[in-house]
Amino acid sequence: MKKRSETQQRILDAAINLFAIQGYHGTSTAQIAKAAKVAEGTIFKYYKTKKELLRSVLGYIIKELVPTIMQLPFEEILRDCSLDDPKAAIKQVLLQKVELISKNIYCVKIVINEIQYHEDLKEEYLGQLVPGFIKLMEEVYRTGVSKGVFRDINPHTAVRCFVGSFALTVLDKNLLNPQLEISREIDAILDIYINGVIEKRGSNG
Amino acid sequence: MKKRSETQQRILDAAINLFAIQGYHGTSTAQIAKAAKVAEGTIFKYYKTKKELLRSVLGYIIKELVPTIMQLPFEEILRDCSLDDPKAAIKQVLLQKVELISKNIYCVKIVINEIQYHEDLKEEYLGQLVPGFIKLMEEVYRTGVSKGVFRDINPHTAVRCFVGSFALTVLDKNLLNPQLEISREIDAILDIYINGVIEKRGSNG
Amino acid sequence: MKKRSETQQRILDAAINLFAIQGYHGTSTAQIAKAAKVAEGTIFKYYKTKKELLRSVLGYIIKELVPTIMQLPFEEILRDCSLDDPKAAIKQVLLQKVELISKNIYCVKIVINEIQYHEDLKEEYLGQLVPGFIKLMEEVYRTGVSKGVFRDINPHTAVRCFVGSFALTVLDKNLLNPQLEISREIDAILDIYINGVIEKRGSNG
Amino acid sequence: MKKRSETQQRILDAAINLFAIQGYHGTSTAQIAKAAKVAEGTIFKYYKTKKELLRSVLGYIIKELVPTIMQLPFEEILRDCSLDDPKAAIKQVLLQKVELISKNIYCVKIVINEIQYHEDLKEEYLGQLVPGFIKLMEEVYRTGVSKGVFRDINPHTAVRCFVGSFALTVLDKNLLNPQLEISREIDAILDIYINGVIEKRGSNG
DNA sequence: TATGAATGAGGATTCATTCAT
DNA sequence: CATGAATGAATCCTCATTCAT
Repeated sequence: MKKRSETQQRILDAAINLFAIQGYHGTSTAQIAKAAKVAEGTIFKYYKTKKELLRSVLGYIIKELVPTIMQLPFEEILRDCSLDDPKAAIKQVLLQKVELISKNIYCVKIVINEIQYHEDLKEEYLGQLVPGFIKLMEEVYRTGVSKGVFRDINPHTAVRCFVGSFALTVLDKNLLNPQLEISREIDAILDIYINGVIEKRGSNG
Repeated sequence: MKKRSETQQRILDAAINLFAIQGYHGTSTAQIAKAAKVAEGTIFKYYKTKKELLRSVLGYIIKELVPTIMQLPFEEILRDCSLDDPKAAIKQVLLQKVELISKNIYCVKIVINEIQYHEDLKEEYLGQLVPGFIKLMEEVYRTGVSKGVFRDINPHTAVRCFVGSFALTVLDKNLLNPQLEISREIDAILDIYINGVIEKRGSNG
Repeated sequence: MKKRSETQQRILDAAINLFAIQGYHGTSTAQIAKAAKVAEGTIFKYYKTKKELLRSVLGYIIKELVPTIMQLPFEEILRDCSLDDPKAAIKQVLLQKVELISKNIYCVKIVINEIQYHEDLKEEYLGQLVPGFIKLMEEVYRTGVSKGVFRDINPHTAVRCFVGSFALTVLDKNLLNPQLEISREIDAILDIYINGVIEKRGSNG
Repeated sequence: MKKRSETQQRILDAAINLFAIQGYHGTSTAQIAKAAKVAEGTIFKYYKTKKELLRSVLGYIIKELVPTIMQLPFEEILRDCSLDDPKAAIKQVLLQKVELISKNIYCVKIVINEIQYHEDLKEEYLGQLVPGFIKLMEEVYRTGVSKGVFRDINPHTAVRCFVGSFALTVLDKNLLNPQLEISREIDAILDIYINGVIEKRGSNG
């Protein structure tokens, strides 16, 4: 675990900011150097090529951020799923994730926008992570099913369904409607996800 | 209504393919020329600058494609919402949309990936379309509510929730799991959206 | 003497206007075509290359204009030089020349500006004309000397001296001070040229 | 007062030479790079565009050269104008100017040839200089008049008359007849300017 | 004869990368 | 270690010229 020098970190931060706003191809190394307050040559002392700088940015994000976002306290949820109302626990987790994503929205943008143009990086950095995350979520759902809490729906579909709702909510807040009150929104999408939108005469809460 | 010459259409098609795969900045005009089987100079006879070519690509997509995707037969849905089970009608609409999106997945990629780096194009091309689409969907939901079919949830949230599930499903099929049977998936996400995932003793649709 | 078609003449006129204002290198054949209201290809039916068009422009100017400017009625001046005061005759000639130059100031600009960058054209078109003109003028001066009217100064110097004063006067009027009253100016420069600027006690006015 | 690096100076010199010989539009940045023995990209490190290089060339010429040419020791002439024969002093000044112009004939060509195609540069660089120079010369003449040395002729005309003769003499030597002995020519044109060409019985200077 | 779509060589400009200091 | 001047390949774009109609 080689330490990043302060200079190196400045370069990385500058690259993240600029890649997020202008895209990788739309950002010149000169701009990065200026933003990082180093000479152009200095960048290439640490990163042999611009592409390797992107690689490092993605590696940095994916090694330090994605695990934090994805793996947090799922064990605890699994435990809490035994409760009649698992919503409170799940909400807590989601709120943490929203905060993490919002704080690192630039990193999220980079991963989403750049990884698709770089097959090599896609394999290198997302090869296991995404499938792993999906597996984990499916496992959570399966547990809920086996405990009689969730209906017996294809876990892949069920998970994707919720992740879609959640992801679009986060994007909505971060890109279009910053005034959204995320806590209330999470309550709502959990409610919809769990109970559905149909009006029923009688049961439910 | 000026007709596009065959040459111009070839250039447009080549640009769409390459922009989708490599991104705007990652694609050179030389590549486009080669793919379109024209001389590089020919591109600039029709499009003064590369940026204007992007503008035209987006204009082409958004004027010819997005309305088709977004406006289809919502009136019919509104009518059919009076039925106890509106699922069949909605499913039909969604299937059409999936097909349209799948056929034009390149165009969708371009809109999503490029428009964020070009503030001018964002305003020019998406200014009314997206808000208009959202308004329309919310209206559909509101109608469902007023007819006593849907629960009284904030329409913006309710719509976003479903659109998120649907969008991620389409991405899943188009980018990760092409073997997904979309008809079955739509049944499933509609079921979840309408009835929720919770296991209930007694009723269920 | 092949006749120029009306189309050809329009091209020539457009080229003269544009070359004068923007220079040869600063003018594109597309601009010329547009100004002449012909298709781009049409230009090349008449002139194999753009350079040949310049050649034709210069040829047109020099064959039709320069002789008119330079050769007019020098014989008459030679005759009139026998008069005690040759100023009236000379002034008449100069006024005609000023008018010719003013009317064709664009042509004059082209000759001055372009011929220096094209050694071949310089030889082709100015090879004999300018020396011939100088010879002629010197002859006029020499005649004046032999008749005892002019002082015995090197004719080359004497001629150049007057041509310089005259030329700068024409430029002054055409480029900087259009309000100059040319008739009065010619009187003045002839007076200076003939009598000098020095204040003398006694003779002359 | 930022110093020009040696590289920058080489670029400037190369540009001056080539612009003078081939004109601005007739010179490619590749040619300039080759002549300056730098890479083409280097030019654009110092000058953002080719046009800005021209601007710098003109600025360099006009700030460093034109004042030297125009302002030299007019005060002394004004003083010496009190002499009966101011010719010696004036001649000295003119000789200096001829030398300056001859040494920098390329710069003079550029100013004359390029400034007419660039309205912005015209205003920027010649706005005050030329009118200022003219004013100054007229003042000199006026002084001569008030001292009873020169005849009372419109100073603008009188000055332009001499400048025309002088300028054409310099052009003659530099462009057509390099063998001209400039000292003798200046004597001659001063003589003509002061005394006129007419043959008089009696006096003469 | 006249057109104007198409060409492609050449021009201006950018930018990742190198290297002497 | 850090710099920033210098590089030159690659890019966007222009324009004289050709040719099928």
